[in-house]
Amino acid sequence: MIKLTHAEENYLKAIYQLSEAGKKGVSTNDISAEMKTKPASVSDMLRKLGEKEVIEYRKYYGVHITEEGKKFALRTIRKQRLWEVFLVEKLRFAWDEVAEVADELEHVQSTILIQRLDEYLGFPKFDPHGDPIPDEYGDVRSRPRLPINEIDINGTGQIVAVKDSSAAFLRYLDKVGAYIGARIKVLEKVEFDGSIEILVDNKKTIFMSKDVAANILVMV
Amino acid sequence: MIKLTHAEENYLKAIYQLSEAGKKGVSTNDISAEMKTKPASVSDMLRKLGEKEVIEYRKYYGVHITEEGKKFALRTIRKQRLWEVFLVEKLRFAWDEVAEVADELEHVQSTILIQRLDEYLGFPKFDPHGDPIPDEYGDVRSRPRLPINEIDINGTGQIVAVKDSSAAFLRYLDKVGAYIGARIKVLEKVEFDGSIEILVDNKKTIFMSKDVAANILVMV
DNA sequence: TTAGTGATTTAGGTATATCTAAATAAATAT
DNA sequence: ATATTTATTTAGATATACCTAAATCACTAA
Repeated sequence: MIKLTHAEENYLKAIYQLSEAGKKGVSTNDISAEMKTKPASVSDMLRKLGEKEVIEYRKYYGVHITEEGKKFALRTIRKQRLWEVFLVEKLRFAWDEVAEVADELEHVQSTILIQRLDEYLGFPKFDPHGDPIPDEYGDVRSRPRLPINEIDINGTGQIVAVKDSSAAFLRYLDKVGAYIGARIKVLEKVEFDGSIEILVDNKKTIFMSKDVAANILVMV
Repeated sequence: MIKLTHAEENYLKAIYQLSEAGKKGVSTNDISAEMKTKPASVSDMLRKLGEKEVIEYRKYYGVHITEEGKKFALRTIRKQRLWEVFLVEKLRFAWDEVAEVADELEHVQSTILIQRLDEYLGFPKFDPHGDPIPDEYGDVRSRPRLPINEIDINGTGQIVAVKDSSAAFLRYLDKVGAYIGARIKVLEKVEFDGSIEILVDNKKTIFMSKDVAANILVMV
């Protein structure tokens, strides 16, 4: 049976997520940026992951994740997201505070721990950022969703995720009163600059730039 | 500020616990047995811990933990025991299944995580094995407790801890119906071999050898 | 009081995960 | 078509945490 170290798990998760985002091969530099390590370290790691056959690695031509690799990556993502739900729902963490801690918790090795945690949390299907939690078999059920700026005037929906989940952006959202789960209605779209006015939970109106709107995903 | 690696934390915890048990210097061999590593590896680690001044290390003469070292050890023990409470009370782990998982969880670095976990669990003072949980400042309030074989006939009490917390022993206790929290009464003590008959929760009588009785601690 | 035994340390090796600096391959621009 | 730039890899270094084998220290028993 293949075993991965913590570092290998982290690299593989990053490769999987970069693949999903771009739907093609992932470059050494991309991974280096994502992992905040030097490209030289990435080359080293790619060689190791290639030997373990969780990625397909052709020198100088980037990597593709294998089916086996996807399983490992999805298992790590499942753990990460379940811990994020735990931190937010049970320990009252703010949704922009969970990433660092969840990144440590996700490496705890215990299948039964994750099963029990899942059960304890009521088998959640989405994490606090609205991202889907893969099930035990790696199946992911994603929701159809649109960025706010693509919703028609008077269209309604529920905020389910954000594209940019940087701490700064999440704090901004909290500040203006937008949060995962909020029900929104698009009131007005300004032709000139694409900025948008929305109604949150039928009581508060928020005005946001097109850039912000494009980063907030809504289930319609 | 001093920082310890996971391995250093584990060694320091072991050294602290061996010190408390024996109230004197701890030998390389003792640590090697406790940590299941070779004496040569222990020597290596003692040099490092000595340099970080969490232990006082004189070659060939064993080690003593420093005040600074105690703080670190107690912090690790606090985390370990809080996670054990979580695993047993919230995730329905059996009390003999928690050690391995808690040993991984205890190394997650986040002060706020432990504060929140403590609060979420209702500030427990004892772990599932009845061992006291140090508070944020490293203070430990232990309960007065006696092994069953030192209780007089007709004496009563509540099981609060076990000395030998090996998985095999814990399973044995579960099997005969003894558990942490059980109220007991000593019914009879056989002179010949020191074996003892006790009444558990006013409904079930258990017969146990002197050796078993000596391993079960009762708050009187 | 010294030889032997057991405990402990040192020396040197493996594996992981990072780095910097140098070398080299691929992509781009003139 | 070649020179330049950028991306990537290799080589060699550091730090952690283990190991085995050999050397050395401390204690004890005759």
